[in-house]
Amino acid sequence: MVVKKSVTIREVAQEAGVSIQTVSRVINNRPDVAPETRRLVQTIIERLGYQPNAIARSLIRRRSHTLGVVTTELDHYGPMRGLTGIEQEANNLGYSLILSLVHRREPDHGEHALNNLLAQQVDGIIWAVPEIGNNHAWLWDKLPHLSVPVVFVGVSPHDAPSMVTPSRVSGRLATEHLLAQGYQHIGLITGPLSWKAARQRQLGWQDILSKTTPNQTFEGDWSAASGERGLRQLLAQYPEMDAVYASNDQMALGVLNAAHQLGLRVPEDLGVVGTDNIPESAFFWPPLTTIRHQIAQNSKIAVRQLNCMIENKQQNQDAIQPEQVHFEPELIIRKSSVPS
Amino acid sequence: MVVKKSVTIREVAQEAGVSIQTVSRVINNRPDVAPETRRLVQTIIERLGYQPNAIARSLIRRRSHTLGVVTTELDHYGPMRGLTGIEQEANNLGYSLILSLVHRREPDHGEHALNNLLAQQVDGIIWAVPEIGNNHAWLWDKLPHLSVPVVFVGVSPHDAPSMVTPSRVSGRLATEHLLAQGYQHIGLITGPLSWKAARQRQLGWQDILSKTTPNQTFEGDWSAASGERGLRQLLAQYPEMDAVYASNDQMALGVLNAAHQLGLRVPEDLGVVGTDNIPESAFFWPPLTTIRHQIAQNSKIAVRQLNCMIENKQQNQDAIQPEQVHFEPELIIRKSSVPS
DNA sequence: GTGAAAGCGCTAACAC
DNA sequence: GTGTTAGCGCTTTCAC
Repeated sequence: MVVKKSVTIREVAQEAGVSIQTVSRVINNRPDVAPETRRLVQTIIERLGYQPNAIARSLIRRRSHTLGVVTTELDHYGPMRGLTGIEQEANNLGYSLILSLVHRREPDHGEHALNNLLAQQVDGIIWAVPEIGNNHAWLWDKLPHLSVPVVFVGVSPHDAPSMVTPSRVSGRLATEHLLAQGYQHIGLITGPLSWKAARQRQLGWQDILSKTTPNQTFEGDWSAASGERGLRQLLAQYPEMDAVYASNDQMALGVLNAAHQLGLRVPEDLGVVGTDNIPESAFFWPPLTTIRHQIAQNSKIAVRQLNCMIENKQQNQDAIQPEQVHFEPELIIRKSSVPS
Repeated sequence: MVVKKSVTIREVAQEAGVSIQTVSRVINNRPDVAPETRRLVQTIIERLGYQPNAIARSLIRRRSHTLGVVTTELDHYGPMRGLTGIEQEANNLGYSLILSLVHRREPDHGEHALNNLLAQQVDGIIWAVPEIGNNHAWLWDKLPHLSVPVVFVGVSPHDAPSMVTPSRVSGRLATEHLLAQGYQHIGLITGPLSWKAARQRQLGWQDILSKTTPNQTFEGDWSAASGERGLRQLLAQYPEMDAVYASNDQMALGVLNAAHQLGLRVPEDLGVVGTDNIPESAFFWPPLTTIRHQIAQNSKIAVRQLNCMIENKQQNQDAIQPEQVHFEPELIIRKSSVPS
């Protein structure tokens, strides 16, 4: 394979017998070019397969038309849907996406990722890293000094725009629903309690139940395997339990699986509600009642918001007031929580 | 919010009372700087929060340390795992990732994506778009003229490096296994037959069964809903069927669901094998026998390969011979295909 | 309408 | 060791 040099504006100009600027005007669709000249230049561009170097452009224009996205493990449904939504909307608005996945294992990878994005001169950043332990403390300090706008998804910053579906409300919805269906002893399988979202769902569950005791709760790790363990342990420590609310659909699946193994009928002997509404959940056996969070939608709106902030900044207008948008979670009722 | 100007190397130099060059040497860890000077400069850098502009660097170095990734809908398990693997390895090797998702709806979005990545001066491209219909024809034409190396994942180009797990082998594995378990009439639920992977799995299934007829096949769309429809229709048109091989785990889930509705016992009345080994499949009821494709692993190797090609090209060495690496799919046996 | 000159932020090549 | 000069590929004044 021969190493190809890519064509530059200079070569096009030379070939066309015009100046570099004229070519520049053509590729930027400026009006002040004679029609013939324009056509000539376009032909040459076509022939040489010339493409303007976006990097050189960014350098001089101070605008890269690039957004940074920071999120986590895509095998969680939320981040995956979020990324999909972000990509779509970014693409619509003409942005490229630079992707950083920060993994829970590596502690200050987030800071790394941020610096990297800044170095790449992104025009803005979508931050969608789940709040775990104190993993955002550094960011709240740094945020006011950043040179580019940031919009958060599923994270509640102190003073920055964010799109959030409040998990606490989800917890309430699920629990209310189970009570309404006649279940009386509602166990909870949480995500890792270091995750803020997991704690919020727990709070929502507590909000509805007048009093709760520790033996009604099992701390899972989002995996189906932990859901399975969770049901077994909850049944042992809280025998009167007749329903379970799981903090995600995978764990709910583990519960269904364990229930089958134990010969418990769902929903007759045990009501089950999950969270996330992964597409598979409608086909579990029985189909799973769950909570939808519309994350792709949130994320699209986040990108639009970010775009506004970028445009405003470009025109040196006053910055937009940080806005925290809350989305309503939605209960999706299926068989697993409806005893005929 | 004040619009912040980002700090440039010039300001650092001025502040430190040295030349721009010296600062450049410091940030690039060049040896030929006096220790004190270095320390001084580093202090200033720290204080001003200076970060080198990666864009300016790329421009002059002709190296962006950026890879382009083109893939599809992340709600398919394969692309999602692939992207995860790519991100990890790219990160390891010090690359940023520019992500493009091409959706089936928009026909020549792929070409768009490619041009965009080239404009962004990526150092190389990982191409992981499923082959659907003739959607790659244009690319095979264009490929030899590209200025950057491309490695394919799950795609078989005519003459370029690629990492593939041959779907035909998967089809064989699944079918052989079902026969070995004593099933005799094996139906097939395919993905959309415009997808090459779907056709390959079908071919593998045909390889094992000496003769097959159209009524043994149902063309699904990868969704669980289509798996459900598939089982119902297959039972109608092929009543003696006692096992189903589904081209992905979601459709297999739909089959399990339909089987429950119809009062068919799995695996006693009906054997079921899926494909992909999504994490949930181990917790379906019954747990699903399936085929693992190790896509994250393939993708990492693809990135390493791409990195080699980039390094080689940088040093003007001869290009590496295009290598097509094949990975063995692996049968994961669970309850759904093992009648006691 | 078109071109010449300057410069975005940085590095490479060469002086000293 | 350090500074000077040139220039990556492009856009932006400002002449003509």
